[in-house]
Amino acid sequence: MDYQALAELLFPDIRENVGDYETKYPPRDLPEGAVVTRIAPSPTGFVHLGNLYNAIGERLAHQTGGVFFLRIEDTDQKREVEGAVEAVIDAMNFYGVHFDEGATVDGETGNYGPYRQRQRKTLYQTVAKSLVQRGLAYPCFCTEEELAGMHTAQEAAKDNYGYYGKYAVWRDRPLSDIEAALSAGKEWVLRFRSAGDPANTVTVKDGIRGELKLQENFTDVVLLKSDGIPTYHFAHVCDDHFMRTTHVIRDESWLATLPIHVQLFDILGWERPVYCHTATLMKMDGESKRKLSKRKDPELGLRFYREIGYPQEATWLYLLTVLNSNFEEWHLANPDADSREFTFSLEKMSTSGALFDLEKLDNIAREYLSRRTADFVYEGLLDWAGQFDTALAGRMQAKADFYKAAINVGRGGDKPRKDYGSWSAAAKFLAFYDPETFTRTDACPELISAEDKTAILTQYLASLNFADTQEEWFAKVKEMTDALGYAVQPKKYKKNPELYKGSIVDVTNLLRVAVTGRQNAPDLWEISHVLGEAETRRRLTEYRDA
RNA sequence: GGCCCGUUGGUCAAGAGGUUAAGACGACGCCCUUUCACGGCGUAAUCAUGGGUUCGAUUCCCGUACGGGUCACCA
Repeated sequence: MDYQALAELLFPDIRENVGDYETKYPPRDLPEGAVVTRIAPSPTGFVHLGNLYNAIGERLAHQTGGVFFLRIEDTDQKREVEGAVEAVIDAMNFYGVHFDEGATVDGETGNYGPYRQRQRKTLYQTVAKSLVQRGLAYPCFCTEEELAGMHTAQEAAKDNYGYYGKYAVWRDRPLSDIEAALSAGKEWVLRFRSAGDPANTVTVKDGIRGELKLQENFTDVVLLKSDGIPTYHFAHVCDDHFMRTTHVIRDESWLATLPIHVQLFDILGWERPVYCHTATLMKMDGESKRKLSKRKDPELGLRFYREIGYPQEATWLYLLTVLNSNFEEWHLANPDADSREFTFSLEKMSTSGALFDLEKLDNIAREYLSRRTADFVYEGLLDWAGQFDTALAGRMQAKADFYKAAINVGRGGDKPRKDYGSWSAAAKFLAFYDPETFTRTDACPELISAEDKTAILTQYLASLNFADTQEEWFAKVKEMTDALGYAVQPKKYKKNPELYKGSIVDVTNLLRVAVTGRQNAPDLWEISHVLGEAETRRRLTEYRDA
């Protein structure tokens, strides 16, 4: 077979050679140990947790003086959605992930582009042509039906699936057959001529998992689809070679095709990158675990967290605790440090599928928000509300000081309150402060009779003095409690309930319900001061007279 | 079905031949307390399984089971 002739027949327009690209994309001049990595999403419009998960590469790159870039894998035109690139960039930007190079909304930056795969067609075809010239790739004219028939035949014969051996019908066809098919206008794909043997094992060192022993690839996989665009396998190998990627961080589902990739790297004489296969994110479905699914699980999408309003850093804190087993310990020791100060390491990454734990995320987020200043929380909430609750945003802007004061209740000190972990929860929690959104949700404590209710509120209103200190204020409450026949100490009431009508718990809960509309709320005196005397009195009176 | 990866309490997990098998979330209990939170103290709960190797295996090897992934001109 004249491979040279075949190559010209297949790629008459390709004039470049692989060496041209080697000089065009020289090895990067970076410090020893620098990590060059990327995220390479396909523009389907759905930005998910896995994208953010793999964006951990950004830390690795920047920790080592390396490069982090964005490549768009748009080889599947059918699945492409408009605006998807913007969505990815926007989401990454939101989470503070910045790219040194790669695709941008309206173009790209960097010297190793183009960073959109469809624009790299000539490069792929040049490499493909070189493979044909070496007898390592050949055209296959099989139709979809023929391939499907092959699959069923293999199923029946209990053979391995795939295009190989006797099933590889175009593998060794004479040039004349190919010429005939070509001139008949038949569509073709370019297949790799694999020299692999299923009995062989390849060893690959995984950055996360250590040494992997895998079955060698023995199938003639498709390199170029009939439209001349490469498959993932071929594009990945060409791109990560010429973009001089040192670390390929991706989901473990790629483990199955890893043998193809290393085989291609080896045969092309290119140095293999360090593969890092991350564990799949799982969730509990009834009794069993399963992979988080795009269709069934909204929590897979990044938008979910943005809508609920988990602060970016809190989301990272959670992700980092899942990703790096020693992060949690570090964070406990350095509660106020930015998570970026943590040195991330591949070796500490989990290898088993991690269950996604929303409860823990929420806990981490509460802890995080409880340690922020009122100003920070105000700004974060306002920012979120601007997008998801414009009415709230309007009120917050009109009454900034009021909202900041409300947010500040229970903040500071060694035991800050952890009332909410997300902006949506904060919005809900804070609603009772603002007269415009104030509603009563809890009822008067059961032990308080109607006449006592009136008596307590009347006396409380009479004694109320906003100049009082917290101690003075509470002393008055106690005095009133005692005078009305309620136990000042809850313990005494518990011991001898028959001696009292109730305890101070009931009295203060009544006051709480009157002022906040609920039995559970932060410190009543602080709240009263946020509300101001007029509003506090108005609510007390309203409740008494209701 | 083939191939591959994985398996420590309910969840996330530390552990690297000899440990009372960390810690966190959750649960429960107690304490603190004007409610709810917070905080403090404590309790329950784990090495999938069978064989090896070894004086000794959670740790190393093999098998089994279970879970997951993957077998496209999708990535």
